[in-house]
Amino acid sequence: MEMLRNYFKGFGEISPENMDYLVSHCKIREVPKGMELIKPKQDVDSIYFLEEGFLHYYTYNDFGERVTLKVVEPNYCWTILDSFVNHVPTREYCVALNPVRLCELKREGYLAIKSENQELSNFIQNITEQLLSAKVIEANKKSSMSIEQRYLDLLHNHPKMVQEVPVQIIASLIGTSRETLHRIRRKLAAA
Amino acid sequence: MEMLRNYFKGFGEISPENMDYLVSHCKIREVPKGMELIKPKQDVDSIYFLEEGFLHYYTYNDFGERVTLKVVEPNYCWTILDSFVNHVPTREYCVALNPVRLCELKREGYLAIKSENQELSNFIQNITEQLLSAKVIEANKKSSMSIEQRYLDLLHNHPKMVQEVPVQIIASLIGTSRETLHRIRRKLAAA
DNA sequence: ATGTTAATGTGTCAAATGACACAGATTTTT
DNA sequence: AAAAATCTGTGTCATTTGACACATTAACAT
Repeated sequence: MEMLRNYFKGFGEISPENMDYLVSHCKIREVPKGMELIKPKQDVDSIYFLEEGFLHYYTYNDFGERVTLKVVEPNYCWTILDSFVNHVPTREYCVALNPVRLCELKREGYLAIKSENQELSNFIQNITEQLLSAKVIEANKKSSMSIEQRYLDLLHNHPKMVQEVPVQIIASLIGTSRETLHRIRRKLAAA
Repeated sequence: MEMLRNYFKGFGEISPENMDYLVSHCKIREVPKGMELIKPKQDVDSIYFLEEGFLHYYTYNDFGERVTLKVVEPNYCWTILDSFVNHVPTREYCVALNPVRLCELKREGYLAIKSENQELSNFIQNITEQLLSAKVIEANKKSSMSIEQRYLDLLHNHPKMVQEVPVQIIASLIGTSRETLHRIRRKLAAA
């Protein structure tokens, strides 16, 4: 759980006791390749922190095409927040692309942490604020970049993801077809 | 400020005293058409709640094209969170598309509210969580919809915005050129 | 190991899109 | 009221993209 502790430390100061309390509610879990961690109609009642492997988070659009919403990578905290917070069933999928090791924080644990004491409550608030800010930045970035730029960005900031995740999933993630991504790669290789 | 009170009520129960405390930190402000509420290099130190008019939030991409990141509409709470939370200068613009009336909450007010008492602190945490959830849903929705679907969605859920905001801005908002948006409108009109 | 399924590379072609160009309408400024 | 600037509608054309088809390779299951 060292990775998780470091992740938390990135959000600010916190006492050793509170850090221990935080981590004590998280449980390591292994997810074999191909397993559906989440599927439609399910009520998501955990937050996940990835330590190893990649998760494919996707849905189907009105045309029946599979759309990748996110590829979750190590050192990233993720859940289907709408389902988690509002107790509603999800309509999306999350599948392990390879053997995954993650830390799971159940809703009860999350609520316990929030109400344990002031420092922890503030800490959680701080994390939520930072995640919101990061999400907005990510969305804005996506809006203002071309497909090719998004690919170069992935290549630069998430090289391991580009290596290990199937091309079609990367293509969908950046908003194009696998053929177009292939043309981009061919062009870049030529240069 | 009735509109703001109702907006807050949508996020859950809160005592009348705390509601008054919340609202007491917000100040009505008028922004004339064309005025830059925010420009690059500025440190954003307020959260805005729109009561009337539309704000154009945009940036320029690497190709020098103006990209609309959001059109802020009445009954919506907005700021450049990264700048607000992390005290960093922004590189984006926000301009009033017509005469705007908004409520402004300064950073000091926001911090005072968060630390005033437990109910208010929880209330703010709740709002942040909901906004994060909504932002993720919005981004996912955008990912899985075609340009035409995004336009129909705007037309259905924000008809006033489509009427009052220049076509080129709407086009940029849904991720296309004004010509393509025009083709879509022509096609829809024919049907 | 071997058949089966899934993923990838690549070509062709039709459709969609963006880049320009320009006229008419609307809004703003002087 | 006139002039200037901005926005809108529309056509042409080159480019990009997606849809399809199919051969090749890799991964998986029996």
